[in-house]
Amino acid sequence: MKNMSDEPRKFYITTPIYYVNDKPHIGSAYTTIAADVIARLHRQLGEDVFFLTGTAEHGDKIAGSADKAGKEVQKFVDEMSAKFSFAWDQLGIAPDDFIRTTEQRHVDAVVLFFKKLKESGKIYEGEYEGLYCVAHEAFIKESDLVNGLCPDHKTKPDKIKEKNWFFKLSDYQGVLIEKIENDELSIRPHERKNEILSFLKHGLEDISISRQKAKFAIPLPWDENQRIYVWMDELFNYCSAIGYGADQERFHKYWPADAQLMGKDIIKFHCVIWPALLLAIGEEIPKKIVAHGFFTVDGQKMSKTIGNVIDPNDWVAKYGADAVRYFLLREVPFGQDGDVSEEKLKLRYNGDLANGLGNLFSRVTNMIEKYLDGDIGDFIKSPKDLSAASDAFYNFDFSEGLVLIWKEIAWANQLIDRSKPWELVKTEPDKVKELLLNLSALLYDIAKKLAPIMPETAQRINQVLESGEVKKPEPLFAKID
RNA sequence: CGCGGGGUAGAGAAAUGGCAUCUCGCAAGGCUCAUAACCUUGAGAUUGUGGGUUCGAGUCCCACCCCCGCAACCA
Repeated sequence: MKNMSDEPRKFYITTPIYYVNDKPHIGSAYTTIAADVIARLHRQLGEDVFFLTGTAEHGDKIAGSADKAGKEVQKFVDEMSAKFSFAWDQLGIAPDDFIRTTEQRHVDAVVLFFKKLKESGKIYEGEYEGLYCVAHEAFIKESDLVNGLCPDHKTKPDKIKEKNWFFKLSDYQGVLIEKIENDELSIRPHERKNEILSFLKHGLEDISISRQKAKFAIPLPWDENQRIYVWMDELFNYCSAIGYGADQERFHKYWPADAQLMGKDIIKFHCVIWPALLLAIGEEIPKKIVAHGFFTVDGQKMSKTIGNVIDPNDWVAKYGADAVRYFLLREVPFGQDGDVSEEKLKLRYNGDLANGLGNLFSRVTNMIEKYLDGDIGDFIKSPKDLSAASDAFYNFDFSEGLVLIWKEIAWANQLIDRSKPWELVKTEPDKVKELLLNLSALLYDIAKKLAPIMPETAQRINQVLESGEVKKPEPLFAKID
């Protein structure tokens, strides 16, 4: 019954590429975990999934940081990028590719992208005028000035004019509004769609896409005095990674992206500038942009100056990857802002994971070992239908799906207490067997539904239940004080 | 009048205009298969403020107060 139309559906999902000026923190981990979960879910559904993440490595800030660290730029970005892939690996995140903007394959694709842009007639040479703070080595906004001086350096900025290349973003207002309104470009959650639409309706200004003063960036192919503005370079990673220009067959197999995940701070770049650039070079626009909220830590904004930035590696080392994945997706409804802390992680870990899922698994496997000699035979149908949980995950409603699964864990605990198998085993062992077979089937189903979020835990549950001779294992989650 | 989101027990969340629900925490009781785990019951909310519509408002309308993002060359 196989024919061409039976080929699995492709599913291309991306995270932003992270700026290597900083170490991975809990926010970038959140985006990447969510993308990994969606990728695993779609793989479970038999789709041909491509999951991309990576690092953004160009920019003066990077060059400056490398300088400060006394390192050669390329060596510096190599080290920083490795920190990201290490952190993701520790979190059980398994991308299909990890793109770095300093890789030749990316640089080549960006150069081609800019040549196409130039051919499109949508770019022109213009002048950018602004206030330049020499100490900052950057333009600063007039609204940031205090008494006409740079607030950080107390110096008067120079008013300078710089020749730049501009992109006619303003040409795309109408078409973008149309495509977003009819969900050809779907923006989630709904509030973000409204935000972008109202932004678009206020009108668009052209944007400069090159820089004269930039040091560590890709040179503009037709003007050696200018370098490509890093945002333009970075956005194109989504195309360069899947072979734009180098392997067109592969590129067209995966493009357009089915879902692009990110924090709410960068949706304007992705919902406005990015699709406009793609339209200019005649490529399709992404199907869906999904924005999530921001974390506060103990009610405070996460910041380096406050010193409350959470390194995901610390949490993983103490609680394990699955617990961190569970916590972040369970604690805050996806899309909204939320507060996290180790205190809250510990509550979820001990309450939901150790006392909830872990303890249920212990009591069930222990009774199977004791009362059934470890024999559960073939799996029967689960007494509960958990498809609503998978549906919720599919729609990025991670916390809701997890709530549904944990409702069934509570139901199972109640059922055991009401049935009193420890008494029943003396009089009606058949009923105990029926009870335990049902509970095994439920746990097996829970493991399956949970696998995208907690792959390691799901595997541990499966190993025990599929072993043929069930024995009570080590706790899934040892309590932590 | 810049744009958007939000304000519901101590904390966090949920509620097609129809008995305000759930989780954590707190209090009391029960159980012994289980990780001092699990189960039952209880206390705890004039749903930010003031008005309006309605038989009936957390929900719809108006005004106000407060919190959080964004405001494009900062990733």
